[in-house]
Amino acid sequence: MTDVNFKPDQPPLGRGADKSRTQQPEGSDTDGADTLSYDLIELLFFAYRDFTGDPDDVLAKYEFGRAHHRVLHFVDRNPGIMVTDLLGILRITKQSLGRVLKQLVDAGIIEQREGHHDRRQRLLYTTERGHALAVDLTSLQQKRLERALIGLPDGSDEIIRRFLLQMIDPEARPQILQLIRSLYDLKD
Amino acid sequence: MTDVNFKPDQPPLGRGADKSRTQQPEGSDTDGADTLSYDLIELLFFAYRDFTGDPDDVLAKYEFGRAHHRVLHFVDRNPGIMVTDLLGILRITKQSLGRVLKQLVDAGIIEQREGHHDRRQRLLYTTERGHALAVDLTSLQQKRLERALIGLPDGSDEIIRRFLLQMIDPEARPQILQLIRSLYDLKD
DNA sequence: AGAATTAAGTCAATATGACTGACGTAAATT
DNA sequence: AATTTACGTCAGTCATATTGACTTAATTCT
Repeated sequence: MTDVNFKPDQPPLGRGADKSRTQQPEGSDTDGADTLSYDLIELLFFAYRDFTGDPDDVLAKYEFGRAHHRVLHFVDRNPGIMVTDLLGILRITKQSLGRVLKQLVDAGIIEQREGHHDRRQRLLYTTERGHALAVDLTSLQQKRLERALIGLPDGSDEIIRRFLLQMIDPEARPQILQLIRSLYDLKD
Repeated sequence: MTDVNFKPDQPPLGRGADKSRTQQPEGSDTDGADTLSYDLIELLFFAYRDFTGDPDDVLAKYEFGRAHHRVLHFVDRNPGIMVTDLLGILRITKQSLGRVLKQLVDAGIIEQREGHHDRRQRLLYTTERGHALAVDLTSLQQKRLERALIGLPDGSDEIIRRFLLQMIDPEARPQILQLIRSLYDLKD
């Protein structure tokens, strides 16, 4: 255990930190709305890290990474999605998707079928195995979300949903609402 | 514009998707608590992506990436932090940090000073430039957070803060609460 | 005082996920 | 018939991360 990396029982941080210029980097106001969202930045960072950490462990067994997870997730949620649309969702390039997708197809996780009307299309579906894996990963994340909602007042999930939606670039929201489907009533 | 990548005004997704096995991947319950957190997964994905997107654009001008941002952020928030503690926060290896840190030091963004009591330590501080950059990036993210809180009922930020904290692995929470300082009252 | 531990840095090799830009092919649309 | 679209592919590059081993200096433990 020479190389330190994961230290759960670590002593408190910043013990020796001096206080020359600390705490209020953004101005001289006395702890107003700015400090408010300051810690949200960090909470979001840590929360998201742990949120993606759960699936990562499972994926490692398959020698897949986070990129595979994202593709698998959106294909499983949108069976028959076109490659082009998937690119639009993920905002990556064709080449990046290409490699990941090929690996998933080779591993029997995702299946490509020719479009019914348009034979250029390679519509994407999860196989049974792929679907099972997707469910696995999703339920890990769901469990974490459910745990996180425990003890919060009624209606908190609605607030959180609206918050997250409003975090998204306004131009992208319509697409995402459409993608998520079950959220139409959130449109304001 | 042959290669598609960033498509803000794109037509709706999943037009041609068929409905063979869709919507309810995780079981046969009639739209209960599972579907509830299902869309949270996706909202979190998109929200976090846009959240990190703002600083990315600024960092690109400096030829820095997200890794630099994370280091800069936590050094700025914890002046005089030790390398070891920073590794613990970021959960990356010494080697990964090393390169990024060196670039930041070379660019005059971060400064290393010898520990007062322990001369092995290289305590980390932002320079004036570095601090300015950190503030710049932070305020972008703050603005997004503030926009996201608009229109939500009173006390929503408290709910969101508690939600995010509970998303974090329980073992990691004490450290993070300590790190974030202004959140002690959130401890339940 | 000597041994063990800690803080930090470094070397080498490797993997993943992303990028740009150009090109090809088949099918559909105009 | 020409153009556009959907998809795939080649070649090269970059950023961020990894593992494992090793060194140096300083501190702490026995």
